[in-house]
Amino acid sequence: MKSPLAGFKSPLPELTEKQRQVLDAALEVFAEQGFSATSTGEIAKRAGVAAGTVFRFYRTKKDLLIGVVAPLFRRFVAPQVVAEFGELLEKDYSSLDDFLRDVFTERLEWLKTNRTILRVALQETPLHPELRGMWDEGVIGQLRPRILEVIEDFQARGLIIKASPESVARTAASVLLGYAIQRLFVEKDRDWDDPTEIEFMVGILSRGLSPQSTAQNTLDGVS
Amino acid sequence: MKSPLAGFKSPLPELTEKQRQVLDAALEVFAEQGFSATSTGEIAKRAGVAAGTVFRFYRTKKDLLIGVVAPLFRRFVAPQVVAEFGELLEKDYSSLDDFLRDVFTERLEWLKTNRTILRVALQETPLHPELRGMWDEGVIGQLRPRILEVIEDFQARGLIIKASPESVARTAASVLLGYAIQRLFVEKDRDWDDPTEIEFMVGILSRGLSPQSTAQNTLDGVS
Amino acid sequence: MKSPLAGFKSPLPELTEKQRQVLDAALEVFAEQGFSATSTGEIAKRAGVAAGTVFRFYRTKKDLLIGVVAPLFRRFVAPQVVAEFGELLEKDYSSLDDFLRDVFTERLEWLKTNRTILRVALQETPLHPELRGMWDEGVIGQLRPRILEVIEDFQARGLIIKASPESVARTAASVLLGYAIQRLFVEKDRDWDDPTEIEFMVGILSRGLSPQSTAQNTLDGVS
Amino acid sequence: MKSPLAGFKSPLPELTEKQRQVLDAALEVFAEQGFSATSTGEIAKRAGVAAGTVFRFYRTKKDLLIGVVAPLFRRFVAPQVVAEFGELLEKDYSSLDDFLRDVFTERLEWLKTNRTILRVALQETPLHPELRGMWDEGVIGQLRPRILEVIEDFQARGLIIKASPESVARTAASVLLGYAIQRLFVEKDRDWDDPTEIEFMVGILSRGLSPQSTAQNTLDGVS
DNA sequence: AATGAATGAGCTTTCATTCAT
DNA sequence: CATGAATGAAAGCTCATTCAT
Repeated sequence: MKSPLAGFKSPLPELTEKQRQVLDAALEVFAEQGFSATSTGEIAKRAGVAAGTVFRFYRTKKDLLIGVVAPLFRRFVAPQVVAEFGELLEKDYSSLDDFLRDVFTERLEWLKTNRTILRVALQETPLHPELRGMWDEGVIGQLRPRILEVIEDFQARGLIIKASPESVARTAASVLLGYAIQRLFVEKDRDWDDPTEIEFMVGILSRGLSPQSTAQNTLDGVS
Repeated sequence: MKSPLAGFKSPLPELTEKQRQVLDAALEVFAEQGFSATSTGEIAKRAGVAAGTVFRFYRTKKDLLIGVVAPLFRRFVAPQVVAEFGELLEKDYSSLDDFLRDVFTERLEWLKTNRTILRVALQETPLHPELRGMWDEGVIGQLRPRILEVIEDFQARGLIIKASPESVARTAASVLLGYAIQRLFVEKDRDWDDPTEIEFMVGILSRGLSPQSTAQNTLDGVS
Repeated sequence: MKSPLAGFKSPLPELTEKQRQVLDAALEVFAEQGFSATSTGEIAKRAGVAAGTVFRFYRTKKDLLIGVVAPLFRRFVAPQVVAEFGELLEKDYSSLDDFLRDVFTERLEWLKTNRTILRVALQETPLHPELRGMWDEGVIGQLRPRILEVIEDFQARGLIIKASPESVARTAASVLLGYAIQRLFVEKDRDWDDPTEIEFMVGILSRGLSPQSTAQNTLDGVS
Repeated sequence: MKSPLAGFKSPLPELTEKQRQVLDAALEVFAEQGFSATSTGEIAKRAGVAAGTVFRFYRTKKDLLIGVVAPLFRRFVAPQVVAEFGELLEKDYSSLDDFLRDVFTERLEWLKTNRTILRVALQETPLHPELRGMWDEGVIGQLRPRILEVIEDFQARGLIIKASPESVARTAASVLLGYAIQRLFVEKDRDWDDPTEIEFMVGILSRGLSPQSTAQNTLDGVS
């Protein structure tokens, strides 16, 4: 059996007009109702094609799920994303604050853009081992090493406390994702002030991760 | 129509032996395959009862979902949980550190205990408005006010920066939940060192939220 | 297999209190929803007994149908009914009018009394061969000969035209039943004037069946 | 909700081959076993189609019942039927005899042709309010007024006694239907002599309804 | 006798998938 | 290529019937 990820990094295949429609419709309905509760008939209807047409492009319903979710990972490790990270690294940030602010701002935009695919991916991954593979190869395999590298670099430069880089990464990611999920899914209709919230999160993390602050706190405790 | 939460705070109904079996089997399979992809037939088989028996207790499959998820919320706002929070409040913590450590340690245990129901609840809530109501009444309605109260109390005592209590709560919750999800679902087989991780998270948050640290950081920025 | 009629002419069996309740409930629901669309569970509920109790008295649902319908035929050929007919015969009516008026009046009362059972019997007979047998033995076998006898007697006395007694019987029965069905089932809420309607029907039939009238009509045709 | 009759007078919809087969099979089995006791599976089998195919044409089993019964009413008030009645009226019958003979002869043919649908309609109407509506609109609403008109015309011309036109109509209809039911359903295998039976029924009714005959009878009674 | 929990066959209906057009 | 009619397996659910209590 082919890995579900085989070729997902390859340039986007030429999608016909109808294929696009089917994919968009599928994404939409999967997000609303979940993969399993969605009928291919409804996808066809929303896509404005015949029931049989869906199966020209995607041999099974599950193929459709993969076809829908794969772009998330394609874009996640796409050249420009990697490039962005590279830039951030090269910018040679002297302050954690600035670095986190830039990363969070930019990643939040990315999450907004990909919110629907993200939703489907998050919802369906626990239920479909095929999708697990995408995270493994796409995110864990490609992005994680870079992120850890950055963290270790910051640590080497004395800008971040010497803790497990993984825990650092997870904590920062949790803070951003926690905000993003509430902001985009749970209470999407509220009037959010992204810059302020980002500033708050960045503040917490930069102070929390800063070594000086640790010393300060320690001193505080002693005095 | 009755609210799906109607009466969910009432004492646990007397469950017959068979009813328990059905509920347990349902919880298990829902967690594995998701609600929609689970057949009542499989639930029956795993529960060791006849197909029709399932419907004696739960008139529809959806009732079964509610029956499975409701205990999470029942327990979440159960007397002892509320009491615990009350105790924490009354302990009159003089340090944020100690407070967070106690809360995180204890909540992590709770999440471990309820991991399966939690998983189903998290997975199915976006797809079933009925479940949304449970969060609203159980968590949003009962627990949130208490948490905000605690935060405001800490703020009044000068132990926490003066930021939106909601953002504070969300950030702390995100950090813990982020860890819990990775720990319990994503990489559950890894060898986790909870105390160390908790210490790390508590450190980040307590420094990040502490007002002194803020001053320090500000000075740093100036110098 | 026992004939469904076996023993139906025997004196009414001793019915326990609960058995009565079950029978009454069954009759009621069969009339409303039809035999096949009725669940034994609903019968039990309406009868105020447990589901299993129904089957103490009637081994199968079909037995219940027979138990419900049989009384119609038991009563139809019951001693007093036969006696009534006997009386009518002995009264030695000299006019067809009087005879029909008495019969129709009395039979209409009977139909009113037995309307619910009648309804079930009419509705279910075409669908259950077992019930056909009841008509055969009860009505066709016992009542029909008597009725034909009466008609032949009237013919012998020159009070009725010499036509097939069966056609005479059918026509008279149709007229009464047609009225009864409209009156009791189709438009049961209308304000009916039974005596007037009976008078009308009797008028039509007695003139239509009278030999003089035939002569008259014939003469009319000639003149 | 749409009236079950909405559009039933419109030209017969184009039925596909398979749709015809399903409808025919359904009619057949409904007539034999009744709607409720019939399984869609059996309909499919008799129609020679797959179980699912039935539901392509008729979304629910009940839709199938309506689809089966509706043609009765469509034909009942179809142009040619109304036209026939119109013709009968215009023929300007001078004798009740001739009129009734024509009507009965022709209506009996109609009943023979539609016997199966008629059976289903008669059997199921008491159990399904939707069907009641068909009688109301189709028969009660369209045909009844015409019939009463005809009777009143005959009364105005002195050919029928002055009684309630409705009772007259009901009595005549009962006589014909009583014969038809016995002839077509109860004892359908007997060797029937329709012309003779019609002559008998027409005789009874025309004498019974004729005003002269009334006078005659009254005189008889007096003398 | 009476109960009602339990059964499992059978029902109506949906839906992924195929294929002749 | 695209269609949509047709399929039939499988789903959720009902219900007549049994039987331990």
